[in-house]
Amino acid sequence: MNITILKNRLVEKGLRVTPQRVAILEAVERLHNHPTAEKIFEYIRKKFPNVAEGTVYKVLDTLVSNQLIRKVNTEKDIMRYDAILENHHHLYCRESDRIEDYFDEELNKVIEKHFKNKMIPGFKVEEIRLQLIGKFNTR
Amino acid sequence: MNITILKNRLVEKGLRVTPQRVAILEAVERLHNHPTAEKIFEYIRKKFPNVAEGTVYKVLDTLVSNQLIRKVNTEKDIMRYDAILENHHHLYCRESDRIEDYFDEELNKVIEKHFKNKMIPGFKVEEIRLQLIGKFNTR
DNA sequence: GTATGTGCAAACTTTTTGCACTTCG
DNA sequence: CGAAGTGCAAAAAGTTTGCACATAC
Repeated sequence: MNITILKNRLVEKGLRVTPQRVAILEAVERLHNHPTAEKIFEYIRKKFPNVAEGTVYKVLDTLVSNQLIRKVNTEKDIMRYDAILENHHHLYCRESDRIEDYFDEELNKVIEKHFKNKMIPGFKVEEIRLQLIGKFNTR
Repeated sequence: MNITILKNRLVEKGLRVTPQRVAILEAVERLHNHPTAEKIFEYIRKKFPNVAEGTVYKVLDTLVSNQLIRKVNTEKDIMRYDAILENHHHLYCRESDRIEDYFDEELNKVIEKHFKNKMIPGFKVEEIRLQLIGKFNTR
C-alpha cells in the first residue's frame, strides 16, 4: 500500500496529515488480522518509538469516525479494527481469537433479495453483516 | 419465567444451584434488552443487596460457558448478555446502544441453502449470526 | 500564526484475581 | 463433611482525559 494513497485518504476527509495518522492507518492495513489497539501500538513503535498509547486510541477514534477504518464486533472487551471498507463478512474461530474476512457477492445478493420483499417493522436496515462462527482447518 | 425452571437448567448442566446464579439467570431473562454486567448487578442488588460485583462476573462467565446465556457481539468494550439461545439475529441501532432480537426463519433457510451449495475453503461453519445495522423508527 | 494534534501521566471503567469464609449437596 | 461458590478488596487490562508543547497548513 502506497503511503501517498493513505495520505490522500486523510486529505479527502479534511483531516490533517500527521506521521502518526499515516502510520496507524498503514498499520491497520498491514496487520490484516483485525489488530487490537495494542498490536497497532507495538507495530508503529518500531518506526516511531515515541508515539504514545493515548495517541493511538485518539487516532483510531478519528479514523473510525471518518470512516477510514472500522471497528470489528467481537465477544471480547478488547476493540479490534479492520481496514477493509467494502461490504464483507467475518469468519470467527470458536477456539481462538482468529477473525478472517469473508467476501461473498452471491450471498449479499441473496440476502438483499430477501429483505427487498420482507420489511422489518419499526426498523430501517442500512447495513448487513454476517458472523460465521466455526473452526478453521489446521492443516 | 418460573424460578423452578431456571433452577432445573442449572441442575441439567451439573451446576450447583445458588441464589446468586438463579437471580442472575433470571435477571438476564427479565432485562431483555441485552443488559451489561453492571445493569444485571444493579437489578439483582435490589433483591440481594450483598451480592458482589465480582460474583456477577464469575456467574456470567459460568452461565456463558455452560451455554445457559450468550454474549452479544458489539463494537463496545462493555460486554452484553442475551438469554435467548435459539438461533436468532440482532438489530443494532446506529444512533444508540439499543439492540433488539430478530427472528426470521425464512432468512435462516435462505442462508442455509446458500451455504449448502457453497463451502468455505478451510473453514467449517457451525453458526451464522446476522447483524442488521440501521435505525429504529421513533414513533 | 493559529487551530489542531501529540505526548505524557493520571484517572477512569470494566473485568479479573486471590483468599478467607460460606454454602450446596 | 468436602468440594465448589461467594464476598471483598486489591489489581489488572483497556481506554479516556487534561493540559502543556509541538506541528500542519
